[in-house]
Amino acid sequence: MTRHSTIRDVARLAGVSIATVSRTLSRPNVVAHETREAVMQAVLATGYRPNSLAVSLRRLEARSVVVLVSDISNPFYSDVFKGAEEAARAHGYSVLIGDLSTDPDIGASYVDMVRARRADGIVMMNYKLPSNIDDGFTFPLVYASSYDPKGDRPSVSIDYVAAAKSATEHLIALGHRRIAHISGELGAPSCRDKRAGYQLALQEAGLPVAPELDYEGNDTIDSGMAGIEQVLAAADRPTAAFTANDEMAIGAIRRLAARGATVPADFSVVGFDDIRFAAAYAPAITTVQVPRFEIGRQAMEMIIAQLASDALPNRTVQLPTKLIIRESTKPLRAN
Amino acid sequence: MTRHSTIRDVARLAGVSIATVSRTLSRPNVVAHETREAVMQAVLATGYRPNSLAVSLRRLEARSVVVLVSDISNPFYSDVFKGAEEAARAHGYSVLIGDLSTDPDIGASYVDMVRARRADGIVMMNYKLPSNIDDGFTFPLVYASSYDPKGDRPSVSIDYVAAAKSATEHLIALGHRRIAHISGELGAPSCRDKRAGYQLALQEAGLPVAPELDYEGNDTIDSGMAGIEQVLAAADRPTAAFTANDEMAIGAIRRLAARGATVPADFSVVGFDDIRFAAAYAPAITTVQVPRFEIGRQAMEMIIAQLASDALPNRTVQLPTKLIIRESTKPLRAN
DNA sequence: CTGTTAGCGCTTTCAT
DNA sequence: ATGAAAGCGCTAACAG
Repeated sequence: MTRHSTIRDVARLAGVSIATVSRTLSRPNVVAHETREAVMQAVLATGYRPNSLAVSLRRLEARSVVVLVSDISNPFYSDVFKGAEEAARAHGYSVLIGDLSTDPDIGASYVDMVRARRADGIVMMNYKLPSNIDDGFTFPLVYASSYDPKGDRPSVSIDYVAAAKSATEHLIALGHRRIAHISGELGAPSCRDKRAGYQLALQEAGLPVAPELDYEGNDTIDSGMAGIEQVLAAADRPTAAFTANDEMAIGAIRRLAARGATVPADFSVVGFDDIRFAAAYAPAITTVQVPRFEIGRQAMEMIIAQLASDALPNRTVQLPTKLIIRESTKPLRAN
Repeated sequence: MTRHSTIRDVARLAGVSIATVSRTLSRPNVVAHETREAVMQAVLATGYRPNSLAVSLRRLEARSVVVLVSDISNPFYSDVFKGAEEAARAHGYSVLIGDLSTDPDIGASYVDMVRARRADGIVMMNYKLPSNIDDGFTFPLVYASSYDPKGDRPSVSIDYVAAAKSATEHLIALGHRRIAHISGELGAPSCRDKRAGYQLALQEAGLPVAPELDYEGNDTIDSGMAGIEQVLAAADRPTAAFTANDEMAIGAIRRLAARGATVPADFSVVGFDDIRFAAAYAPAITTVQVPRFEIGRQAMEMIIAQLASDALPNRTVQLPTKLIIRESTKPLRAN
């Protein structure tokens, strides 16, 4: 394709040394006015762009960060990602994205990219660290939306326990007594937290925690369907369910309808995340709104700050959430 | 963070020259067995990884490609993206993603990245090229899902006209005569094509093409709502609508319900894309299935082939689609 | 089969 | 204020 011009071409054209060209571009005020003009003109004439690979090599920093996401097709993660990308661009960083949905251990190849200095750090939107992360090599990593159960790594997320608890309390306040829970993969700290919040609400209300009303799904519509099927098989049927994300809520409602039960008339459901399909579903889904974009933005800000200062910001920030009551929940009818 | 070892460290440890280390790693069979062993051992001992920035600088290729997507939160694009990412990784390329949803001219800064040799080319999932793409600088670019109306650029997409036509014909076969169309942004060739296919089906069936039944949306749930509102205001009301994507179909159905009309009993709707929420919606949406992942995969394969051979594959490939009939369409009741 | 050498394109002392 | 020179870490001739 088109031949690129290098700093040497510019220098030659402007009649100065390459050092002067470099200076003019990075610290214009240290070169003489007249020289600057000449260089700028040459830059324009040649269409010169500093080769960013060369700059990075010289400076020993890639100025890019990897974002590892469990499934970019999940509207929750894609919004977190957008926040991360925006923050990166604002700081002149580019983002390399790794989608873990086809094979979770793709993460390992992205860790290799930071080993190979192609990226400076990782923003982790999945709970499980890549398998090769701990053979004695450390680098900046911050969690976004997920977090480190050992608390060793910086993270930005939400208070999952509290959010799940309030979602469940909403159902309890509506008069429901037999409330099921369909969780995401319990390997994830966030999912364990949501489950804990659900159980806590039950306990505080003096309600029993029934194992047969607790199903481990995996955040997909399908697992929402399977989950509702399972909890409905309990001898003493539930009248409501708290699902750990909106997609599972959709699956649950859908399957309920297939079985002839209408939401919310016959059964109440509350979801989690408030993805944009939640409000548009029929019925519109009561759910927990989480500041996805902001989570991504702050996580990226955090890692870039760390990269710049070389100081480890061992911080854990939790952003606020909000229960959004819509149509999928209603008072338990006295029957 | 951790000091990285360089090729020099390995060479020293193995007692060979850096050239030998390099050779051992790239063409193991040209070095003596014994030397290879020694080098490999040193590599292991030091945890050496070739600095990929240095390699790229030397080879004058970034081995990464930019993917420009209009909105990564759109399930359609996120799946196309996944296909692209998988193909890239399979060839040892990394992908830099640029999301255009917040500001369409972010594309320009990504074009700058290929100018700055940080990326080798662009896979374009948006119809509108970045504004700075034509100041006399050319580079490999292939469209995915969108395409170049002038036919100048390689692309992989589908036959939008035919697909939209068959969707509309399905409605006609069901007895509908007043069929509305809610399109995406008509600046996009694909949206103009879908509209053309819709009109073609009407014409071939001897049906009038009514401007008042034609609404230009923008692929969002909201614009589906606005669109249905608009076409329903026509004097002679439509009984069905073909929307250019599933999100608009969801918006339309949702708004219809709010107005007391049930889909499909009172009104039929067919969408486009077959995103995973289409099947799970209530009612499940009749739509056109498009091979999203495959589109992304092939587009990426195409650009990588071009990068490797330096030959321009001025090809345009169209992948097959399929009408999926679900619950949102039914025969017009004789009334 | 292996080592020496010359860069890839850039930034940054160190002189001047 | 500017230039010369020394690399950043690597690959690829070219010798030997």
